[in-house]
Amino acid sequence: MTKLLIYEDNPQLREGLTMLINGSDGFEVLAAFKNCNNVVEEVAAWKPDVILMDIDMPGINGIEGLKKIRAVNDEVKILMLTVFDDNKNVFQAISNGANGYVLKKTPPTKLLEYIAEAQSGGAPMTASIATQVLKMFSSMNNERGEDYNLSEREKQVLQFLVEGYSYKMIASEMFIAIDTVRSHIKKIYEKLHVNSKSEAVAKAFKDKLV
Amino acid sequence: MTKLLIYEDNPQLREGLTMLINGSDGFEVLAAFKNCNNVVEEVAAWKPDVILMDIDMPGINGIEGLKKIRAVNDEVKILMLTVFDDNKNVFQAISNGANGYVLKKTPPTKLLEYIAEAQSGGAPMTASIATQVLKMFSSMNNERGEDYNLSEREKQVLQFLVEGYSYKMIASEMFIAIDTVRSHIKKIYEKLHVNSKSEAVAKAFKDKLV
DNA sequence: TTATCAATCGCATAAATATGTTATCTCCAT
DNA sequence: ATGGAGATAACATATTTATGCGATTGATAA
Repeated sequence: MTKLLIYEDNPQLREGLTMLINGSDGFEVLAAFKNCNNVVEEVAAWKPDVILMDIDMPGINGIEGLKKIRAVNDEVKILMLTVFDDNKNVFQAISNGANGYVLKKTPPTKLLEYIAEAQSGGAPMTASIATQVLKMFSSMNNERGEDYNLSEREKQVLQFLVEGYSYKMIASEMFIAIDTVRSHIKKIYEKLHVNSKSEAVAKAFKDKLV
Repeated sequence: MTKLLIYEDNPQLREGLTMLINGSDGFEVLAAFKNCNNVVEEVAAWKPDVILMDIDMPGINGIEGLKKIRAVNDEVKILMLTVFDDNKNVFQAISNGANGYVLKKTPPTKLLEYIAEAQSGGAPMTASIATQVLKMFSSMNNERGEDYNLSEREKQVLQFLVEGYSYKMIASEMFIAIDTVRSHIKKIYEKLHVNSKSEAVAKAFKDKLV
């Protein structure tokens, strides 16, 4: 039996969800609340398996509620409910440990499926939400325009610089003379258009060379 | 009518998928191939709506195939098929523009659902894959674990270090003596547990202090 | 074949950095 | 008022870095 708590300010939807879920085998709504004012205590008291959390609530919104719960409980599965597949909220929800993110217009049978998936450790998402996530993912990862034509050896040296090694240590690690390390580093500086170790390190991070 | 191409090296699975899909209303398999050797030409010739692409193929694997297609075609929807929810492959697939990522053990009816979702612009994912994605996402975004108790002034100095300023330049920018800059930097090193400028810069990036 | 380039090394020197110690001054909390 | 913390500053010294001007080797491309 999957036990749920519901947080949803709209009375109609709250009642509707409760009835839908209670009317389905294997699911039970322990309680349904219209705000997150006492969310921590309520979760502690009822010990639900899954929480349905509306994002757009007055007062403490769903994201805040999510954070409050996650601050004290990493176990309970939290499914975010929302009207819009809003980019910012999706991102916020995900990075704060939501287990799934579904649109309110999701058909009832789908919703039950999603709840079951969430409970069993999955991360159910409406397809449109998943698209958002993938887009964010690939957009935050595309930079790589220049690789500055660093040679293999130069890349290795740069890697060591980033790890905080001194010339001496690099020479020892790479089995070459310290003067060779100097040569490599000078070349690296030329290619990266910098003139100090820390600038090179910063550039390596910024341009994701490492 | 949703038109598909299938890339799958296993003959059984290839035939099975073809029959399953061709036996379903609204879907049609245009062709099924056992490798990606001519993927670009094939896609151009058949103009499918959706491509089912196995990841684990000998020769040109699914990720490579995906890249080849995306290099010339951003329109066609590509669903990756795989046996494992392997972290690395998921990431690769996503950042190279896959539209969905489903496990081969997905039941037939689900698979057809996923294909339909992909075609209509969704991003279908098996729940376990979605979990992977969320984990990667939130791990790459952990806001501010420690701030190392850096004072305001120290944060400013660190910022300048990250920007590649020398002690002299920092002193000039902050209207303080170079020895004061030294003092600040020494304190910063203590707090960050490092002992060189470039290590401090690297740590600043890693821990998102800047 | 010649030319280029990556990788290797040496020497020299100036500049920058790292480290230690000490000492005001101000603000803030006990 | 007393102590602590942060910001400021000076002085000394050892180490590291940055840079210039070389050189040899081997692989590879024009």
